[in-house]
Amino acid sequence: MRKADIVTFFERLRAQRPDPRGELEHENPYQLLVAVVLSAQATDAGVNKATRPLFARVKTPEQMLALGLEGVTEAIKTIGLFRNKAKNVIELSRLLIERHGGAVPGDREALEALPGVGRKTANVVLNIAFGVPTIAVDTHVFRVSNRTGLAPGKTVEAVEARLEKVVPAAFRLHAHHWLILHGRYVCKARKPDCPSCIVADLCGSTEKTGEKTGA
DNA sequence: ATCCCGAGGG
DNA sequence: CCCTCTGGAT
Repeated sequence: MRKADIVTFFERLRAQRPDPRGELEHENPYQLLVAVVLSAQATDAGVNKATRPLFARVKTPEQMLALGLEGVTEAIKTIGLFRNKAKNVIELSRLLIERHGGAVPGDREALEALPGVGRKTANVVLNIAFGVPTIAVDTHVFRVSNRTGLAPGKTVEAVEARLEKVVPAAFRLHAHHWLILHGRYVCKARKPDCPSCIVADLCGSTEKTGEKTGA
């Protein structure tokens, strides 16, 4: 995608959502971290359904440890990969207390040293909780970046590096949310809603007999 | 490359 | 039924 089109692309998404936010419910950075860990290969709606009652009681790592592995497992049983995630949440909580006084660290190295936290999760926490202009590449961002031609790449690492290059600084802080929300509601994996897409004229898959119409 | 793994949509 | 969902660890 050309530079001028990239600017137009984000200007339109910004006009549509001036202050985009993630949809994972949380009251503090710790709950955010847990919610993002739980969101791996799961929908936000599904995560929220489980964390709503959980977070009503648990707001700190100490309270999570008090609940215990059994309690956490039971609480998140409706989310995919729940056994691994429950273990990670308990161990991650223990490490936050041991290494960071119970607080969520604001640097990538410390975040990625926690179980269940990889580059994508660290980028989301850094962006939302600490205002760092990271662009986390999840399934939506990866798909939208490739399909539109905004930042093509075969791996999430390649796409993230490409986004860092092509996304103007003015859009970087919110680029992640604009892309993910666009991907979730319009540029969907199965049946992209191109007729209602406000950047369809800039999209690489629209003009070339792409995956839009299939024609 | 493979495993983990439930809910929702089509 | 199959695919997708804000991936990470082995």
